[in-house]
Amino acid sequence: MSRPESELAAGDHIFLAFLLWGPASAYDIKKTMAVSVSYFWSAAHSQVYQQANRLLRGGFIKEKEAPGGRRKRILSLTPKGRRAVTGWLASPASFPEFRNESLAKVFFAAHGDLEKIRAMLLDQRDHHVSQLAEYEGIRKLLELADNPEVPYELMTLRLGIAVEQTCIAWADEVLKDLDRKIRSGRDSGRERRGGSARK
Amino acid sequence: MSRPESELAAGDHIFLAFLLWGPASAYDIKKTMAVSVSYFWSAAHSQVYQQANRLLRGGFIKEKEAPGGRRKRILSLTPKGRRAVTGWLASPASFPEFRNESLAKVFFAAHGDLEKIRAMLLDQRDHHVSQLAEYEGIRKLLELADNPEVPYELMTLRLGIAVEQTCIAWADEVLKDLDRKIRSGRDSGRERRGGSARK
DNA sequence: ACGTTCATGTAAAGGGTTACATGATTTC
DNA sequence: GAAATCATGTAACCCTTTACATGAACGT
Repeated sequence: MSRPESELAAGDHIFLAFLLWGPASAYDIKKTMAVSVSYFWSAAHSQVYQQANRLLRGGFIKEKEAPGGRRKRILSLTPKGRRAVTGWLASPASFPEFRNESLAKVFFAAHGDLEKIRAMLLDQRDHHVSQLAEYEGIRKLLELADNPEVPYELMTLRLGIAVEQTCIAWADEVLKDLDRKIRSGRDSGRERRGGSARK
Repeated sequence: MSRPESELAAGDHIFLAFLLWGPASAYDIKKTMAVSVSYFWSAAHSQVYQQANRLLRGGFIKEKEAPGGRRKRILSLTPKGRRAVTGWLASPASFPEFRNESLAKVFFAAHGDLEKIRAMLLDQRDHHVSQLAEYEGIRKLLELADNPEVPYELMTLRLGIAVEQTCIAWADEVLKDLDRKIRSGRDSGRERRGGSARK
């Protein structure tokens, strides 16, 4: 799980970090997140507004109404906010947690319908393929950009891509295994109930 | 994010699924989770008790006091609970989300102290190495067991292992890159501030 | 002009974590 | 028999998600 904790959650620090790039509205941040860090962080659109309020209350950011008909609050870092980001960047990180519901279903597959599990996995595989394509697209864009941060962004992207590839390869392997089991199960008549003793 | 939703969260379904193996106390489930699905699911110890209460209220499980001095509530599936697990196993899964704070720090590394980032990454690498060792240990145990579920458990474990390996390889690569940057930064005097225009 | 997307939020509910507590077993 | 750890919980807090809303800009 987590370990450090200054007083702000990781998501809030990331929110603040985006303001290192310059002032932006909550909506801007949400949009930027979606195309830049989606492979390792995400937030519901409603959340960025709540984060903005929280961080405003805490004095980490300040706001300024933007001119124009459209109501738009431009957020920027206060000195306190900037210190918070810097401190965060210099401290250890919590360890990643993997939450993977599909793995849980495979784990308990002996108690379920293998064909359904197979369908679910195929769905997951499709998702990983499209994620991979998206990340490759981001990579193309990044490689064209000229900016001192790009090398770091590419580094993180490399992991995103590698993980997707790992997941796809894994899914293919498991899919093959499942097919074999399904076929052999069909050959030998209806499947057996698998409720043997454990532990 | 998520998609299905029967009315129970994924974690609750997983809780129920463990009861497919037979009656157990909340504590048993927590312990079992730690040595079997920790690489794709985890829960604070306090949570399993809350889940137990929730599922009890919902009629998915029933409890029975165990004999003996120690108070111990043995939980087991009700027909409704069993239906819930079965339905869950037969439905699509939500897509995995990766939450990785350390990647965020690398992403914004241009605004931080590279040596600190490097230290953080080393820490993360260590963690992945020890996770990997743990999973290999679980694999050894599983390979000795004789149980129709083992093949499925091994399948999921394979992904856990592959992901850790991917993370370690990635960390090594990035560590090398960072070292190079740190060294070249030192050679050419103090580092430059990286605040160039973006977008 | 009208529908759609953009942009902006609020409210409620809930899962999950941290912190707090405590009796029973085991260990030395 | 004291200490450690096992086993079992409760309470509070809060991040996060879902659902609900709404006005402005834009395309056609």
